[in-house]
Amino acid sequence: MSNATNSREAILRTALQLFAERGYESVGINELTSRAGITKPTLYYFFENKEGVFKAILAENYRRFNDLLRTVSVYVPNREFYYEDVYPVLIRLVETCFSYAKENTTFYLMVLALAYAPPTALTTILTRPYVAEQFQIVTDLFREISSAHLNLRGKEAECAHSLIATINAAIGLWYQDGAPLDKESAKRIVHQFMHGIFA
Amino acid sequence: MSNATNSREAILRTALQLFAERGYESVGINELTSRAGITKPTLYYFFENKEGVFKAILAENYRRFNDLLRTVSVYVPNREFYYEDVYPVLIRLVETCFSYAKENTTFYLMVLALAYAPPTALTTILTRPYVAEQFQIVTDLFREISSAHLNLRGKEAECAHSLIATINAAIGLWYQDGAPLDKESAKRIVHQFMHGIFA
DNA sequence: ACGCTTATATACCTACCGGTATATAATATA
DNA sequence: TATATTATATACCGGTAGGTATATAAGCGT
Repeated sequence: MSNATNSREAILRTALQLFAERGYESVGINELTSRAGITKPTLYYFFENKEGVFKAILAENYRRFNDLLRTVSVYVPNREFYYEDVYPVLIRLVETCFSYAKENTTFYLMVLALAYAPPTALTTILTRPYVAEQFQIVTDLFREISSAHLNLRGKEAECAHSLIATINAAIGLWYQDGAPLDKESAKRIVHQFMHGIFA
Repeated sequence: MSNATNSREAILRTALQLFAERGYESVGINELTSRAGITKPTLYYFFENKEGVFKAILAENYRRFNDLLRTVSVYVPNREFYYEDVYPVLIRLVETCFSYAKENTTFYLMVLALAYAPPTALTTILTRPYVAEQFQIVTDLFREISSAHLNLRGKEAECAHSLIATINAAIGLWYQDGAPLDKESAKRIVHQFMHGIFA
């Protein structure tokens, strides 16, 4: 009984790495356990099965991510400025995603893959609640915004989907060709987004 | 010997459907053949193996798509208008992608998944050349454009990546929440893209 | 020191996976 | 009508996938 949580975390870390690199289905339990430096029964001691490992990865990572998004998605209206009061929240939101992606590269690589994954794949189904939660957070934000900017009424969901898609596209470009993911680019994205929405 | 090409095409059609719905790895040869209404040896008569079926799907569909993109990616400079001469090509390009996605829903669903798929997954590696070709087509277009619009010099690849990502994001939104995919939205996307590039 | 719980290993099982050896039915060709 | 070619089916194989029965080692409370 060398070390309990170490094994569990070695499994999660290794599984995340492999799943993100090659996809859930391509990774076998045997490879997973041997790469994590443990044996199969150890994995089945901590998790119900392969699917359970995946679920745990989603739960732990998405929970942190979505909590973070919730805390930054607070809109403070300011009637003295036209729609300029919308910028701070959105920029903060985008930046939060950016820095989360940078700090959790492997997980976010998987997030991107899952965002466009086949609709009835097991992984997609398991991910759906977390994506829905995230969508909910951003939609709620736009609902707050639309109560001050009436021209957005009824477009909240559309805005949310579109903004999330734009953010993920930017992060995808960062992965693939090292496009910058800083405050500058966050501002540009929001600026462009606002231009598309309010114009 | 009922019908030769029918079997081959039944395999390709069924495989595309299943791969797009649940992903390459989740679909077994047994399911594929039985769903296509044939038996295994018939599949192995027409294709080398499962990977061969996937390759054939990519080859046939991407060839048509990329050929189409090549034919519409022709920039005709017009010095009398500032950057307005860029709009026609880009709008045509976006519209072409849109209508291709609509007419080949299943294939494009797979395209989206593959665009963000795990980097070292087999399917990703097999898809890479076609994606690269597509990127090349659009980059070449921006190279033509940049010879008239010097402020784009050196940004051709960036523009290509960004435009493709934007197009795919729009098509993804169409799949997920039925966002429109018409001439109107193509214009808006290009307008927004240009705003981001030239601003 | 003794047993209880926690954690890990060896060895194994079953089911299914991708793939094939072999036979044969249908058509085209001579 | 005989023969080659094209296309399809039955039955099977080796390997590996996910998963487990069983044993045991380490720490902990008493």
